[in-house]
Amino acid sequence: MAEQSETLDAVFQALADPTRRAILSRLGQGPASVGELAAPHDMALTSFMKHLKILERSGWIVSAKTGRVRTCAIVTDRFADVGAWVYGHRSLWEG
Amino acid sequence: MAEQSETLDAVFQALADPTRRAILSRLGQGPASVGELAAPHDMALTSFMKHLKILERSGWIVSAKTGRVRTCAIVTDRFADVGAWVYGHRSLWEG
DNA sequence: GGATTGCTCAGCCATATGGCTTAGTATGGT
DNA sequence: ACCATACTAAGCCATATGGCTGAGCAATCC
Repeated sequence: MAEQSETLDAVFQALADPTRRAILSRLGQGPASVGELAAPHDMALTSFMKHLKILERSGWIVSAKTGRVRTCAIVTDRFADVGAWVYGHRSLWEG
Repeated sequence: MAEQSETLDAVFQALADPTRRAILSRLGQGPASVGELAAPHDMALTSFMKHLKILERSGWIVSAKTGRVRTCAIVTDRFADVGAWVYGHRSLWEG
């Protein structure tokens, strides 16, 4: 945690799209290639790639290329960032 | 909770800006007028109002006008929405 | 009544987002 | 060698975002 405002902007921005939240849910079950991730989404691959770039830029995922396949994996730290922000306002929804 | 994708988009989108997160933190301490909320932010009032509109549209705040003063208050349900999303992926950051 | 306060409305501007297409590169299979 | 696969790169388009200015309007104060 201990994230700066700028980073938190990107972390939340990344979550503000259903495609990207779906990608994260999928990656929660384990790493996957770009093609595997894209398959369920009715969208041009280049459009889909932009979402992956946003997720990677914001630190939600990491990826590495092996041969011609790029494999993506989720970075769980970001959940802690979001959780920390919510927890920081716990007095509002507890008492 | 039990939010739809479209709503969740707006909930997260609203958090993707430091001004808006600051507003929510301030409102966490109790209701405030538009002027009180705007004071700490070095920004034209009309620009600031757009942030309030986004927060209201996304369900993070409610507001009502009495005389010429509009008073804003936070809606704590939204914290539950965010918390529910994070909690839905708890297996990733617990084990 | 007139001035001040506290918003509110309309619209301009630069940049970002989220989709698309078309074309290109590099790897792996036969 | 050739072809298919899996991305990748470049750029177009419509709309949204986040800032601004200038003008207005209703409520309160003196």
